[in-house]
Amino acid sequence: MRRPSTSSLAFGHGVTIRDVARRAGVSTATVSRALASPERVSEATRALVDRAIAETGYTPNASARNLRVRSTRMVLALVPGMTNTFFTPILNAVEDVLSEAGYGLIIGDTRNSREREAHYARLIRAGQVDGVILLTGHLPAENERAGIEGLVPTTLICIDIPRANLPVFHAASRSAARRLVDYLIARGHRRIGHITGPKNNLEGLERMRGYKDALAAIGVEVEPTLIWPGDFMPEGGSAAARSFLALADRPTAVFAANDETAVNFIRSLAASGLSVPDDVSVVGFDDIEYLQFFSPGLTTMRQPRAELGRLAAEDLLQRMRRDTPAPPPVRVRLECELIERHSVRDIGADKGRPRAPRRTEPKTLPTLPA
Amino acid sequence: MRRPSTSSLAFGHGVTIRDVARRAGVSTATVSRALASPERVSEATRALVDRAIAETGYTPNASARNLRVRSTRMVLALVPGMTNTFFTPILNAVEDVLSEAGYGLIIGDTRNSREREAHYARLIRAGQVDGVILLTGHLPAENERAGIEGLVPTTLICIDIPRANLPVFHAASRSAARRLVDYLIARGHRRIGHITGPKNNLEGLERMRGYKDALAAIGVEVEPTLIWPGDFMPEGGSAAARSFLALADRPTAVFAANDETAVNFIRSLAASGLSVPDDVSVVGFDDIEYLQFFSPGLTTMRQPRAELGRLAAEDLLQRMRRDTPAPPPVRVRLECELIERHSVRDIGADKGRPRAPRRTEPKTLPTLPA
DNA sequence: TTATTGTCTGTAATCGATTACATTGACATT
DNA sequence: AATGTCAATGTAATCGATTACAGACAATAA
Repeated sequence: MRRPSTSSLAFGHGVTIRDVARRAGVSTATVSRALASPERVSEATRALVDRAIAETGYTPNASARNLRVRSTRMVLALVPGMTNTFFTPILNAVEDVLSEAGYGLIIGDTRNSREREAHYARLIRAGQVDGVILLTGHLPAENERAGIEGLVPTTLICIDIPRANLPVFHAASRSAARRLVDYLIARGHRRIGHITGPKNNLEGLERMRGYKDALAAIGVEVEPTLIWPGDFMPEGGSAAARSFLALADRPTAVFAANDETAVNFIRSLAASGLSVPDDVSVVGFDDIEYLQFFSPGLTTMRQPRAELGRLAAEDLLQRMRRDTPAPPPVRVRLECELIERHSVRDIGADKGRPRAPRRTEPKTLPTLPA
Repeated sequence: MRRPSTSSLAFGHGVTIRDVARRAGVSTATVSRALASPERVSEATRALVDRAIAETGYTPNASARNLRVRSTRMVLALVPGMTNTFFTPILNAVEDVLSEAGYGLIIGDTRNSREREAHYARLIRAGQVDGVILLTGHLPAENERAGIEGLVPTTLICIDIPRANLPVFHAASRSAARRLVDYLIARGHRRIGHITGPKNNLEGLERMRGYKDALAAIGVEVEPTLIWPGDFMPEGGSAAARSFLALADRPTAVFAANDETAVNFIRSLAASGLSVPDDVSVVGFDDIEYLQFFSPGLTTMRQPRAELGRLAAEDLLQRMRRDTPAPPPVRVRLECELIERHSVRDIGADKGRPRAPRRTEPKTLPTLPA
């Protein structure tokens, strides 16, 4: 079949390297070289080619190029859900670094659906991306079987995955959780509850360890009835609130494994007439963005999310290079910052008995950005 | 060059259709057919091929396939920023529809950067996607020159673009804004301010028209000093608050072109000791998610975002079909829903002068008259 | 002069799939 | 027996780029 004349086509559409070559009176090899390494082409020829490209509006076909060079200059980031803005600063940082290096970022929102995960796994196996960044807490379903390691460079951010020998960039969850609970203890709390993360989530487990560390340090026994299973989602907070309310001897403070959970815990309590921090103190983890709209201001641990994203992306770039052997997987662990707001009450030395209602913190809106 | 043995490679990696064909003792054409249209292959052969595929972990190379069939089954959605959760429900709906039809969605976050836009424009021109969904309010820089129409099916959601003859799915912004301002008028407000959207944003302009319509209907002159330029971003709200505070004769109510602006307007006022709705009434537009954490509850217009996303995606699927000619661009305009919360005060018939007895507890939610 | 070097360019193989067309053989029809 | 039909499969062209290799030519060295 003869190639159709390009004259009837939209500018820049359907134009191939052969059309440009013909127009410039050179071979396709020369056109390709003029684009990829201009210094290897004489100045006169380059001008000819440039003109032909400008006249035709030629853009190289990506599929053809990808096929030939066996690389797409694309990275896939798998996130469990974009409804949660927790991931946005990470992804922005990742995108900054990658695009600087000429890579594109595909955000794959799995929404915790196996089906969608399988879709993205296929994308990976089909060679559509040169690298993968996981923020999901587990390997995509289809790759679990096949073993993702060695397939394509893969990096974990803000989440460790058991058994996977992959580079990971995350927060020092255990020590941060420890500091957070220490903070509660310093304000007189002894009976402290905990809403956990998802069962298999290592970061959540580390946060629970930090919680136990802090209690152990002051010789307080861990009470299983004060540990409520959560899932990093709002629902976990409501469920925990029900457990909390059912308790005869309630804790004076609660450490939620993340902010989303903490916020919904507080809202559920509010619906039952309990207020924070007057009736219970609550701390969260992550310092997500929309907390600024939430009242009372939640005391929490800020993860250096942008920094983690940046470092992980830079590391991934190293691993995607084909001219150098990939370095062994690194494990980067950054410290968190305690953000003190108004969700914790200082109950002094009376070992956790709620006092007569007294306001220790002004319930004003948190400070505005300049 | 001889093809290297696959034995040393990771399972499923580097396996081509030829490897499968060889193993199954058939031709590559048969393998391809067994995958694409199993009914065209005998049962025995199909079993052979299936087994070879299972044993090798073969996944067809996407670049090769895309090159041959001139299609990628990918759609690009361009958004100005994922920090704003406004887009999330739209994108989720779009993704639902597309993935159901076997298409993938690439979310391109331009963050209002020309450079990033150019990057995505190149993606389009390079044939990396079969369709485009724009939520950015303007065409990507590089396509502006080249003329995006006809290049690849493109659909607009929640935003009309001047001069572009493209299908658009958006809210009935003008009539919705009209109803919103009518709502203020019904509660006694006559002197009403407006924070606009970005200058070139048609939806913003429509909202301003609706605002003017409502004022005209009651014979109130539009006062230019009560119209403050905004940008749909939080900054616009703070700036408007400064203008508002500088005013000698302040309006009793303000209509912000979107919620992000409204929220920051309210926060800025709060920082100066003014409270909503006691000192000013405020309404927004969009009903974004995190409003649920904001106090006071913002009265606003809910756009049917998921519905718009769904319809747009379904329309785009039609346009991407190659077996049927593309229908002419449609313009779908859906009604909005007034969400009544607690940011508007009924000031009765006294034509907009603040009442003397003022609420002293700013935290309490005001009760609205039915 | 001849050999050598280096620059520029073209020819053709290649990447891994899909698919138009050709071939084969089994079976039915005449 | 001759012919036609149909299902199943194979052969080879094709998609649009990149790049190994080779050739042409000019400049330089011997």
